[in-house]
Amino acid sequence: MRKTFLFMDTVINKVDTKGRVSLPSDYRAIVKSKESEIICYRSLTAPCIEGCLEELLDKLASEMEDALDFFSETQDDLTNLVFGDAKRYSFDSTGRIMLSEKLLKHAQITDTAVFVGKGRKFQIWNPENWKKEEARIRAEVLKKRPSIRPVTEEAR
Amino acid sequence: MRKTFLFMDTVINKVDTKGRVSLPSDYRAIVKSKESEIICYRSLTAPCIEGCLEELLDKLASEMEDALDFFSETQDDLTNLVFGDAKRYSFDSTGRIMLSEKLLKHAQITDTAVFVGKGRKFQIWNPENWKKEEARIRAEVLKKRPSIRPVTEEAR
DNA sequence: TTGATTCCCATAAAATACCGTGATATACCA
DNA sequence: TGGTATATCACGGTATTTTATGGGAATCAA
Repeated sequence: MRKTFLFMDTVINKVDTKGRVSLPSDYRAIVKSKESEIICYRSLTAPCIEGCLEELLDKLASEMEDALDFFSETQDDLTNLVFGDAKRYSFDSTGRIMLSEKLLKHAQITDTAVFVGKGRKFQIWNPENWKKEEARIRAEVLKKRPSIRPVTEEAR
Repeated sequence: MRKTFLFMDTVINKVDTKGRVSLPSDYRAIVKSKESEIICYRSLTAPCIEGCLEELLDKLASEMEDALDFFSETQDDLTNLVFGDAKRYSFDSTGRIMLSEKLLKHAQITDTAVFVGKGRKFQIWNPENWKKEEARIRAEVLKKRPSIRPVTEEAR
C-alpha cells in the first residue's frame, strides 16, 4: 500500500479509432490502489482534458450538502458546471479508458494523447497544443521569478 | 461497494409516449447501491426537475430541526416548499421512471429530457432550456471567476 | 369499458470485457 | 558486466454484456 498519490511525468500514448487510450501504468497503479475509476472533464481554462480521483470531487460535494448552501445560487451554478461535465471512466483489463467525443473534441485530440502529471490531478493534451503550452508556462515562470535559473533540462 | 455517491455527467434520454424515461445507468447504480428509490421535486429557482436520494433531504431536515435559530425564516419556508413537493419515484426492471405531469409541465419536457449531474443531486431539463441555462452559467462563472477561483481550482 | 400504470419481452446500438501479439522494460544469472 | 529469460505494457481485433427504448400483455381503478 502506497502512502502518496501524485500523478507525475509526461507520457505519450496512442488513441485508437474507438477513442481508447492506455492510461499510463503509473497512473493506473495510483487509481487501482484507491478506487478503480477515474474522473475526467473538460478543463475550464485550457483546451485539454483533466482527470482526478473521485474523492477530490467528493470533497466539493460534501461542502454543498450543507443546508446553508442548499439554496445558494452561486454555488449552485458552479456545481452544474463541474458535475455536469465530469464523468466516471473505468479502464478495461489492459488499462485503457474510452474517452468521449466531447472530451476529445475539446482537447482537439485525434490519434495521440499526452498525459501530463499535475499532482492530485493530471491533464491530457493534444501533442501540438501541449508543446505550445509547455513553452508558454516556462516563459511565464521565468518572467515571474527572475531569480530562478532556467531549469529546463534537469527538470525533464 | 463504492465509497462516493456523485451524480455526474450530462445525459440525453427520450421520454416515450407513456411518460417513461430511462434514468442514466450511472445514476441507477448509485440509487441501487443505497436506496431503491429516488426523490424528485420541482426546482424552486429554475424550470427544471431536481432529483436526489432521500438521505439528502433527511440530512436537510435534521439540520433544520437542530439549528432552527441559525436559519432565516425564508429558508424555513423554502424547505417547506421542497418537502411539500417532493415525491418518491421507483424505476422498473429496465431502469425507467415515470415522471408526473406536474413535474414534466414545470420543466416543459415533452419528448426529450436532459439529465445534468450536480453531485449529491441532479437536474432534469428540457433540451432547449438547458442549452440556454448552460450558456448563462458559463457567462456567469466567467464573470465571477476571480472570487470563485479557489473553489473551482480545488474541484478541478 | 376506458384509461392508465406496472410488468415483461424484443432489439439495436453502444459500452465493456477479453484475447493475442509485438515491443519494451525489468529481473535474473553466469 | 554482458546476455538471456521473464514480466509488463501498449495496442489492435473480437466477443460479450449492458443500455436505451419500443411495444404488448397483465393489473388496477374509475
